[in-house]
Amino acid sequence: MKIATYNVNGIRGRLDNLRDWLAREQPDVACLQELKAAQSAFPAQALADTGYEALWQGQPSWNGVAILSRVGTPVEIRRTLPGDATDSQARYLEAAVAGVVVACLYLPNGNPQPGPKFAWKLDWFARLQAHAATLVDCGHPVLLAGDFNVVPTDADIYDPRSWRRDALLQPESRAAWQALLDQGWTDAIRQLHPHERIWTFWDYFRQHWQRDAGLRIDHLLLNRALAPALAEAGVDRWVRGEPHASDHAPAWVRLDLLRTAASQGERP
DNA sequence: ATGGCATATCCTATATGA
Repeated sequence: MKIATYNVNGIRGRLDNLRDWLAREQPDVACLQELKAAQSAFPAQALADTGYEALWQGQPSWNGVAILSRVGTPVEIRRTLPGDATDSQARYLEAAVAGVVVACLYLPNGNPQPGPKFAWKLDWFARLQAHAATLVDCGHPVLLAGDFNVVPTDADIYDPRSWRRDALLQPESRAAWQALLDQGWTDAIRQLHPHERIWTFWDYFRQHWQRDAGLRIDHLLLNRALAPALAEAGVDRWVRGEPHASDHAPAWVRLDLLRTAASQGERP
């Protein structure tokens, strides 16, 4: 089973790009971020026509997350990240799909920093840690996938110099990321490609795509039950090179679900 | 310190992103 995460940066204006990618790569499950569309403006019918059922949490103008599936209806578990009843931003969606708990998340960017937006980012990250702690050893296979807005290390960016003061590289952001991993989550792409330079985002400025000057900020984390199933991981870079592309490319994992801890445990 | 570009909407101006 192939599960992907893709920050589409506006699902209505990106619908053709999205459908081209789905048709060519055929992910079984796709987590989308930055829909930038109200709940009622989500193109559910167009996606159904391409073979995908969808669950989505929209919001006018900004944010917005969705889980698409061509392997059965995603069963909603929650559509908010717990811990702050005043949080009305559409950044988290969790569902059960084909026996896997899939959490689709869009972590706040945090710029400019320091400032209230950076504080909000760290607060959101702390809430994610608290919730993830309940999932890492829950006994079910769980995948956290999305735009984490964190460059984990200097090996995850083409050149950190001009980004040193950016929220994505701050020690606090990286410490929060590392604390999450330390709960027992596996960073799928880094696990299988420990030394490669791999990017998932190239900004629209200064010909960064043409120069392959990118960042790795879209991640897929596997809990302890799911980690044994990890077979392959990568980035569909070609998507970023298409006309009218999002500034992100899809990142994905291929899972052998016969190798989850739960499956192993079921055997005599 | 700013801006480069792209998305959105109360759209020829502004907020947001990373």
